[in-house]
Order: sequence, then C-alpha cells, then structure tokens
Amino acid sequence: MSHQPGLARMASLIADPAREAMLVALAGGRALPAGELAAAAGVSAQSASRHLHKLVEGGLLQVWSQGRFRYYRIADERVAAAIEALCDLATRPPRQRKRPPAQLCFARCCYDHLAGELGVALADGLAARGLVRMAGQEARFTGKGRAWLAAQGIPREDIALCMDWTERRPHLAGPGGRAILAHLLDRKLLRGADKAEPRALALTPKGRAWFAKTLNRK
Amino acid sequence: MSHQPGLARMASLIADPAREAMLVALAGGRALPAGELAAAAGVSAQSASRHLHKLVEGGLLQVWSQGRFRYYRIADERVAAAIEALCDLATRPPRQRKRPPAQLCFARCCYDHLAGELGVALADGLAARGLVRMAGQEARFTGKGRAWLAAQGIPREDIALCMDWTERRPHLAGPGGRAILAHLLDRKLLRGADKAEPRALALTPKGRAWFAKTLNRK
DNA sequence: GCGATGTTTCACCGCCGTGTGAAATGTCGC
DNA sequence: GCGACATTTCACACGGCGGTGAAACATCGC
Repeated sequence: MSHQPGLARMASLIADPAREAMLVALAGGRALPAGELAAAAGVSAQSASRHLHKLVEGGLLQVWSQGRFRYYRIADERVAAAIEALCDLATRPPRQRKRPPAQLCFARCCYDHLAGELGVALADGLAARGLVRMAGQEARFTGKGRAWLAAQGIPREDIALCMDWTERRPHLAGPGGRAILAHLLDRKLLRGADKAEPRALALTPKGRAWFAKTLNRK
Repeated sequence: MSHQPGLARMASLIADPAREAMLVALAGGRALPAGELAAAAGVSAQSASRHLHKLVEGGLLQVWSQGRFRYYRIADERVAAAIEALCDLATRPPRQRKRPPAQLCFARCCYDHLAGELGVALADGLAARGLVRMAGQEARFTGKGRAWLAAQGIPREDIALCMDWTERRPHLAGPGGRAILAHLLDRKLLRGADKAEPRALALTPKGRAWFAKTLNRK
C-alpha cells in the first residue's frame, strides 16, 4: 500500500474555484500580477495572496518580483498538461455516454456466443487448462477438452475464435461457442442483466461458483 | 470571465486521500468491489461507499452491480490520463529545478543583447510599428526605424535575429542588438536582477515606462 | 521625505466535507 | 424462510479551509 500522498495534495491545490480561475487565467503561458489574478478569480487581494502562496509552495506556479508587482506564471509544461487533462475531464459530458455500459464490457452475447471480459476469461481459462488449443484465428478442443465437454453435458461442436470488441482479445465462437453459451443459460449460470440492454449478461450465484471452479482450478 | 467550474469540481473529487488511494488502486484498469477499495484506502465501508458514490456521480468511475458486490472501475482513458498527469506532477520535485528561473525567462543577456520575453516583445513591437522589418533570418531598420534610433540616441548598427531559447521566437541581435542593450543599461532602464544569476535582467521603473511607450504606441 | 498603490500577514468566523456509529437494503448459502 | 455478508443510508460532531477586516510591508511618483 505505497501511498502517493502528493496526488491528492496536487489535486487539492486545483480544487478551489478561485485557484481554478487563476490557473485558467495563466494557462496561456503569460505572467500576471497578483492584482489581476485576484480580479480574474473574483476574490479580494488578501485571499488571492494566500491562494497564490499555496500554488507557489505546491510548485504549480512560479513567482517573479518586479518592483511592487509580483508576477505569477505556470511553473512548467507538466502543470499545464495536468490542468489541460482535468479540463478535458470537466468538459467531457458529451462523450461520457459514448462508452459502452460496463455491463456490456463484462459479459454479453456476440451474435450467439459469450463475449466481453467473461468470454475472454473463459477462453483463456480453458486454454490454460489444456482443454482448448488456440493458434492464430483457429481453435479446437483437445482430448481433455472433449472429456470436459462430455462431463459438463455440452454437445461437442467445432469452435472458432472471435476478436473481442472491448477486450481486443479472442473469445470462443462458432458452433462450439454457441453450444457453451446455450449450456450456461440453460443451467441458469448466466442470465440477462438488463431489460433495456438485451445483449448484456450477468452471472448468477451458481454461475459465479461454476466460473470460479472452471477458471481457477489448475 | 467564463468560468469553468468543472475543473475545480473534478480536482476536488481527486483531492481526498481516500479517493486518491481508490483511484490509484483502480489505475491498472481492473474493476474492484467496494470492500476491497475500502481496505485499499484504509477507511470504513460507510466512508468508502460515500466516496465511491461521489466518484461515480462525478463521472470518474463506473459501477457495475454483480450480486451483492458492486464493482467499480475507472470510467475511461481520459480519467486515467488525468490521474497520470497529476501523478506526474506529484512526483516531480527532482525535475522541478531543471527549468530556468523565471527571471531568465523574462529578460536576460544573450551573449550581448536582450533576450527572453522582453527581448521578443521588443522585436515584435518595433516590427509592428514599422521600425524594423524582419524576413526569415534577416532583419534591418526601416527609414522610420533609423529616425527612431536617432531620437533615442542609439547608434545605428546592423541588426540580426537570434532564435530565443525560452520563447522560440526571434529577438534582435548582432551589433544593433548589442547597441540597444547597451543603451537600455546605460540609461538605467534595465538593471541586473539577481547577483547569483548575472545574465538575468530586470526592468527599472523608468524602464517600464519606456517599454510601455515604445511597445504600446501604435 | 510624503502619500498612493500593490501585496502580504494576522486573527477571527462560518461553512463545507469527512469520519463514525447505528440501522436499513439487497443478496447469497442453506 | 433465516442468518451471514456486502453495501448503502442517515444523523451527528469534529476539523480544516477559505473569506473578511485591520494592519504591516514594499515600492513608485513627486
């Protein structure tokens, strides 16, 4: 548990509306005196002074005294990059929903077989146990695999590989993949996760136990 | 003054030690249940629940219910990028001093002429007033420029351009640049800014007035 | 020198956010 | 169904942080 206390500390420096306004005002790279920054942030000179002191102490700003003026500026490009990244986050709502719901990432139907994290994990687990052999775009059950199918009561069919949309790794498809998904649904190891999203699948309690046994056992 | 209140809001979401620990624990991309995140952050389950709720509401995390467990994960790559940028900031101290002091950025001697922001501003200002014509790596005084030199009492010399180290833009160099700097120092419009840094220059009060007049007037 | 201006320091107050304990909700194993 | 477990909700008290006013400090123009 090696903490990185600095992360929260840096964030807390930006987490104030007045300091945010100052940093945004300085984002162009120009140096501005304390008074202008106070006006930009809409706070009194005293408040601004303390805010600026904190930002300098935290290494976000550099200060440069010139006569009775004190010019503040962004310390370096990394500070600007962090501010930009947070700005990107803050103005993100439109894209926020573009990402597929987490349910679809975890487990879903891909045409007629199991995809998502669970589908990839199943393919990996069966391969790790030597039940399936994967080579390039091809896959087939080994002898052990055929015995396992029989023990599970899953009809033996040819399997293929399908590149996963969210995981970018292959999962089991083809007639064999269809048979496995049918088996999982039939034995109520999987169920529909959401009425509004018919492709999303969720594990049942029995299903979790089955996957734990199937994937974890050496 | 178009605020971007979201920036401070996003930062405040990260600005808590417990939430920082949670985000760091999730930074690998894996999804973890609330209990594990509570343990990772070293807080009680109630506190963790509220922290996680805030992170989800703020769009930093996505939650996915599976039975009595609730799995949380980083919402998307942009969140990860922002966290990484802040982490970069937090672990930056060694490099912090690598950047040239602000004094050197503002005004300094470059061999024998004026460089830094002030040098670039002077070159731009003279060009904008039609006193200097810049073309590629070449520069020369115009007729108006020669009159201005005479009025200032600066001897007329050929000028060259020098690419600025910090500004990445050209400033005036060569014999003319040297004469200008000598004039500015001689009339006490500029002075040494720091004993420890002989190249750093600072404006005197008179110098500020002179630059304001020289640069701002149409 | 003097007043004016830009900036900082100090002490005080109010508020928001967090931790905590008790209790409610939803889900699993039996 | 019942107890166990993971998680959430609620109400409350504490602490820290920011805003404000008064005053000190530094510098410029004259």
